[in-house]
Amino acid sequence: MRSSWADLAANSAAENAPLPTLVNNATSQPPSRPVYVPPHLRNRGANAPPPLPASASSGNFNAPPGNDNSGSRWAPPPRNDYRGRPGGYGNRTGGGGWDRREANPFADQDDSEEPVTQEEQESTGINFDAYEDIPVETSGGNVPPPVNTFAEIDLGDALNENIRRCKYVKPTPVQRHAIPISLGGRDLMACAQTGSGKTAAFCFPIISGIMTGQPAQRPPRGVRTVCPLALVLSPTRELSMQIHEEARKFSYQTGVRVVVAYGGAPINQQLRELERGVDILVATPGRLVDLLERARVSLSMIRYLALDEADRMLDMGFEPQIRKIVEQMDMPPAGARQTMLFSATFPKEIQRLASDFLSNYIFLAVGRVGSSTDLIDQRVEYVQESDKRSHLMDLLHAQRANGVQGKQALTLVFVETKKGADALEHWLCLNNFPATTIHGDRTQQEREHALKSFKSGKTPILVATDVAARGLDIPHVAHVVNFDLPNDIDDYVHRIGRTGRAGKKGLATAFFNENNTSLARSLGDLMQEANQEVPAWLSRFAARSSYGGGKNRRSGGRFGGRDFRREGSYSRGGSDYHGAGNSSGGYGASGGGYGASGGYGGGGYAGNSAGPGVTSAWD
DNA sequence: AAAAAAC
Repeated sequence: MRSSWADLAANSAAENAPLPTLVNNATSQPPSRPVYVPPHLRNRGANAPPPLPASASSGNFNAPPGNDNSGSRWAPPPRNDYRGRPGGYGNRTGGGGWDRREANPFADQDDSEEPVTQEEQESTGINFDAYEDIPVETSGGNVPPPVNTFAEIDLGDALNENIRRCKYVKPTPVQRHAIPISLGGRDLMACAQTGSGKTAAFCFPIISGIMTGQPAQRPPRGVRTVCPLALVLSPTRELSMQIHEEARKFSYQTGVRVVVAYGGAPINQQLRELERGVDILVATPGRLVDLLERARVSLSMIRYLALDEADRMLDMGFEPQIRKIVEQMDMPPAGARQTMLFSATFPKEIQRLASDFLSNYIFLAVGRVGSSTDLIDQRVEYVQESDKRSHLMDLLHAQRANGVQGKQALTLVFVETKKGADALEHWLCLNNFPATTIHGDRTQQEREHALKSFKSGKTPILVATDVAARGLDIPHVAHVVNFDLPNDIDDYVHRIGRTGRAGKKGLATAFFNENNTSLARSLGDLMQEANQEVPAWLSRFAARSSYGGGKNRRSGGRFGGRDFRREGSYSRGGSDYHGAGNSSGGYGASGGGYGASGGYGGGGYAGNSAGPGVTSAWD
């Protein structure tokens, strides 16, 4: 295992450089086939399928294609098979019946039928080998066993075809564990690693459940109110867009419609999309509240609720909005819906808040803690405020010199404030470093343009606030610079997690000075557990500072890699994340899976000497 | 104290 990580690391320079998209000349059309009838339409004409739990784990997926002429084929079917009814609720059953004009989300990629080789898989996506032997901890009653292959999961032909198109050969650990739990109808609180297929882990069960579940009822309200069956919330607009794009791939030609709604963009277009029908709504909280208050969306039919970056969604800034959406509108209560919370970092106090939204849930922590940070070379340099710019320039010059094929690798520079972001971008451009910036004072159009320009390599330097810290999957980010360190170690973890993704190596450089004293201890501890070299001067800062780095989390830290319910009687005391309890799915560990020594610097997973004991780059 | 998230 270690060797595959190391090999990847050795090749990282080339891998992490911007790469031209390889396009084969293979046709993007599947070979001619007879009429393909998606599973959810196969029972049409017969009696309505028997009521299933919202998350039934199996359906009639293997029934032979029938001669259903309802119009669903490989090629997009003719439009307007439901349009007679405003709102699109015609004869719809379980995800079918929407306007099925559907752009091919795979249009820009090779979609040949050639089997995906291991090599190809690893060059295009996740390094699955790197995720083979990682620790898993589950707790909660009656945890469904994990699966090892997608075939075992029986997600249905259409979904399987999309999995193939995505070049996923086998499920990642988070998928192996989370999907059976979700298909089993259970609520879930999951810690999942960056780039390990987290979005798929909650999308597959939702899509499958919608396809096999009972047909939706007529909407209870006016015709302009749409009633999604699933809601996915995320903390930033760009992350919602990203989730939407992924979910569209997974649901292609399944009859399940995914719509995204976020602020900063004209609402009318989003309303039109909603009116064409929506099964899965991906949204940011503010825009969703707007839509709810306008009665354009009702949550009364919600069967699945997923919160991405759930700890962020429940922190001080977001919690009231989330409570309003989940508890004070018309969403079915916990237990009557299925709720899935995904995050990377899951502090105990946030777990406590989150449990309000859950019913008899399973806690799942997947990923060798630290498995990404040991792919990320973390460096801390002492830099006075006044020296930061010239120091950054030194880094960028060095990087340019080391660039592959004359192309500068992508560098993501985090700063603390929006003004600071603009100022630094301006200064970089003045000094002939092509930079752009993304932050909340820019228009949505500017934000999207900046991200696109960065991803394409046109402006290989992106100056960002924490708007870009979480969840965004930007391939080929070689270097994350914490020009200003965050005040919270969790934010640091998320920021550096923008590099070193999918088994690729990354570099993270932090500028540290007296202003960051409160972070010294948690940063030093984090780096130590990730097998990084901790400068002696940083240890001296740490020694003379008290615990800091965010919300008392480090006084037992572990980023919530542990179910808070294991803290005896849910109370504080003792070493926070090391309460009693047995790991039902533990990893090479006796008793609790995680290092048994108290305190943050303790020891990580028992029985895994190679693995540092701290989550890193968890999303 | 800052950032994010509706118009």
